[in-house]
Amino acid sequence: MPRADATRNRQSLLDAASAELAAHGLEVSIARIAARAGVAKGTVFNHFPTKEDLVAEIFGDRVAGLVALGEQLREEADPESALLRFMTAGIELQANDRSFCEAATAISRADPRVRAASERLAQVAEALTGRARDAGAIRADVTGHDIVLLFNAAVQAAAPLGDTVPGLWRRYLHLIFDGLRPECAREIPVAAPTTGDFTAAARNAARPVPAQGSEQG
Amino acid sequence: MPRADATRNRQSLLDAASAELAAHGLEVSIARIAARAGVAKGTVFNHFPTKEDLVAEIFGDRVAGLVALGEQLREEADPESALLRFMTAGIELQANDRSFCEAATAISRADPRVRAASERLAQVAEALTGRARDAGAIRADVTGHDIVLLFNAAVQAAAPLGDTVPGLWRRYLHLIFDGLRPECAREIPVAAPTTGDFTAAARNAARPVPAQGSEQG
DNA sequence: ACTCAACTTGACCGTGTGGTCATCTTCTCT
DNA sequence: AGAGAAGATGACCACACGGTCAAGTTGAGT
Repeated sequence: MPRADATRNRQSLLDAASAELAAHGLEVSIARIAARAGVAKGTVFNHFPTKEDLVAEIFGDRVAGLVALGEQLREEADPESALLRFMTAGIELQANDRSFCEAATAISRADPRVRAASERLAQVAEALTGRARDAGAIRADVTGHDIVLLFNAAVQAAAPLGDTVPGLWRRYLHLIFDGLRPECAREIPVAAPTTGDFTAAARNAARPVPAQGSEQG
Repeated sequence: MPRADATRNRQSLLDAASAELAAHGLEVSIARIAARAGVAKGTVFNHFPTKEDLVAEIFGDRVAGLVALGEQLREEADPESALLRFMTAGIELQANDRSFCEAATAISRADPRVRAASERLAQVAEALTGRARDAGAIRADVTGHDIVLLFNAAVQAAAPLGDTVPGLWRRYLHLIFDGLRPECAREIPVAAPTTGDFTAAARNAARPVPAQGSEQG
């Protein structure tokens, strides 16, 4: 059983880290997070062995929250609006958190908690997508993996403008969603990514500097 | 008139920086670039006052190249394929260059050369988009700014998988492009960004740490 | 109140960064 | 060939980072 101040500090740290990561992205310093939590830098490392570990904890929670929403939406009556709401939530999560996309690609792919959460996210996305597909709401050649990847698309389309136009990502979500409809589907030249691709990408992301020696040409 | 070795070194530096930025993104060190160019670190600062300046030079060139292609495509017979080729080129540029998106949002928005190039890019995008719109190839509510922003979208959708699926961005380009067609247009809840929004965003990007003091609340 | 383990602290370390500058080298002009 | 300026060089600086740890503080059980 941990001491009372220890649990309190741990929670403060998680809150502070969450806010700082959202505001400034992955590159926030541990010192900043500690300052915001009102503790010394050393305390951070008492609770989390490395910065990566702290980030993984927070990132895992975020993804888990999205998964929970997805599970709820599977019971929704209208598959199309369920999928749209799922995408909205996923994009909103990233739009309000500068660290999210970076974390998704860079760090924490190696962390088992994050890996597990990501897998569950893929599953629920696949379920929601399948339901929408069966209902004829979206085209046949779009998969759950596509949907998750398109979160990034809408967020990053709006990203260059920052907070200048607050809900701009909604514009691109709808634009992209219109492209998912069966009635305007044209042939796509590249197949959807598979689970194997994702695990391969995670393996590559795990090694810190990719292909360092093979580029001097 | 500069000395012969100076011009040679300058070119080596631009080449090296271009390659290193593409391979590793904005965070490559000056030391790495210098090493690749075969010069000492100090030489870099003889030619470019700051790292930001070096990046702006390269980034400006890239954008200018895209503008040049856009100008050519304005003469193209088919407005739809012209727009698609423009988007393909813009996305490919980013897909092959890790620094591109970062540079677009972060640094160099303050640099006058980059600002000028971006403005010309917006203009040619608007022209190509207008032509496609008039030809009925794309929906009426999509602007040139949308098109440029959607470059990011396709690139970033494919980004999490890295090089695992080489041409994956083509998949999302086509998916997004299908959403631009008039026949599947639904109402979009947010208006297109205006030029004013862009300049405001550039102003915000100019200050290095945004709103440092207003968040401790 | 006393004790002691659990916890916090902040000085400290190694490393890497962008940038500077006195010194030396090398190109170019006569 | 000689001179002088233009340019290359790498040791150096200040700083920021993630992470460590001996010493000090504090919560909890008695």
